[in-house]
Amino acid sequence: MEDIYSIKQISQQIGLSEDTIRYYEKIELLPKVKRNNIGYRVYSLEDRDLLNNIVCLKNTGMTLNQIKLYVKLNTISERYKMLLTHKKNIEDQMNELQRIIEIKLKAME
Amino acid sequence: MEDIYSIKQISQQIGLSEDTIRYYEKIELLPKVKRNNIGYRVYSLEDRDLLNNIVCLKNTGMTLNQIKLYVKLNTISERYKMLLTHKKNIEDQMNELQRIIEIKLKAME
DNA sequence: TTATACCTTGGAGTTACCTCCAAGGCAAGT
DNA sequence: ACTTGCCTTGGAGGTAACTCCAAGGTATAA
Repeated sequence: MEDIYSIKQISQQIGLSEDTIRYYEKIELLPKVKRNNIGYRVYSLEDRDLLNNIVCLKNTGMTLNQIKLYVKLNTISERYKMLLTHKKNIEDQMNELQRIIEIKLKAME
Repeated sequence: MEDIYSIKQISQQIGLSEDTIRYYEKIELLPKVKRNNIGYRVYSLEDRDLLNNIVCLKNTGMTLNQIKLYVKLNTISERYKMLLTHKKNIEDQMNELQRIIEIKLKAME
């Protein structure tokens, strides 16, 4: 339970491949990660939290470009607002899905 | 309100480009559409409903390959089951999103 | 008959998001 | 000194889902 993880460890904890994590840093989705004395990446708890947020946003359909905007936001309240908007969009799509489900249900008697 | 639409009309009604609709037929996501005497595609109400379902599934994050499986299902009850599973997956992701939202809310006091 | 407004196909090109790999550096164990 | 197991970079390759032509056919209106 240390506050420092290697790329392998963070990869296992988050469920993204090491390549993907490095790729996210390359495209500046993730801010530059600290390095140890021999140039290896070292991840903090904060990095892990951010990565977890990124995964959640990705899983709920946000594109990496949109997530970049999220990451660039400075305040918690701005991020909060963006999350709410995102959630609202999904809910709208979910309502449409629910409508289709109900139509099928009726068609089955 | 006729039961027959040109590709241009269906494109406008559904909100997909004509190219995309033809592409969906090419990759066999959509079954072969009827043609008129000079080879133009003509879409029925049934085609329109299916396309609407496809759009909804796409908007809720289903891949075209998954949607192909959905389209290939023969019975309404099989489709219904697949929709419920899909909905459940999204809800799980939504719960995770909600968790993050609540953390932000707490962090703002 | 010519202009326009549709439509057709095949195939090339594009964007997003990885995924894989080669070549190589560092360090701890045997 | 050598093997093992980490890690690094740069760049090529891959898949999904479009998107955009070019070349050409048909029908209606002027």
